[in-house]
Amino acid sequence: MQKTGESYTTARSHLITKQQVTKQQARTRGFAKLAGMSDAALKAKTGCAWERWVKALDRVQAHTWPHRRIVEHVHEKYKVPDWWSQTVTVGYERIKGLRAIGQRRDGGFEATKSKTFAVSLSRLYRAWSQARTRAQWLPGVDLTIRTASRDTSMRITWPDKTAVDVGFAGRGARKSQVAVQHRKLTDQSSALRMKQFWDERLGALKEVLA
DNA sequence: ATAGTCGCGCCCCTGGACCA
DNA sequence: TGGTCCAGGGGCGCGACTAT
Repeated sequence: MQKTGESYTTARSHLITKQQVTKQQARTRGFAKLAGMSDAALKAKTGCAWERWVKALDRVQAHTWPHRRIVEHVHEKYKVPDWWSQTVTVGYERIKGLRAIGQRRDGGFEATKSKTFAVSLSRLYRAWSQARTRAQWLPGVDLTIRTASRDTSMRITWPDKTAVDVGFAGRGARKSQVAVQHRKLTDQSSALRMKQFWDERLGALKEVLA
């Protein structure tokens, strides 16, 4: 420590303050991590960071309320815009352990994965829609395509009766992106497993398209 | 910057309940 | 029996952030 001329007591008090701040920051960072949304972004859009939201919602025992009611409360009492009311509510539910990442309001889980490929949108779409091409990167899966909208989306029933929603989007003339949402999964571990599965399969698709 | 992640809102469809 | 209403669930796509 540099000699600054300040008294030991003053220096010590700074140290304590610093420790307290650090401790608080750590907790706040914990909240942000749990909620999946940074304090900075939240504060900029809602006026408060997680610490204050948790306090405010705990005060009215919002953790005993259904999701919808919390959203309405945040929206009406604090005049927070719709989307942000959802973000605050979902984050609060996660912080309170009422909901895990990937878990939906209905209790089911979902796994999401997306990837961008250096091919045209129609070529990417065909790699999914044509069974023969699909078998090259997604072999041995006896799936059912429920609905398909060319170059836009595809709804699939997986062999185990879970649901896979696929969205296609162009990213400029030579690039395209696919976004996979695997829904109706029963628990977090199967959600993690399918996330890993899709990561591998989309990797294989990239090889096929290369 | 760009890619990837996450989860909700809206709207439509379907099936069951109720009524004429 | 046929028509209508209603609730619940699924289809679809978007908005906004985080990660790289």
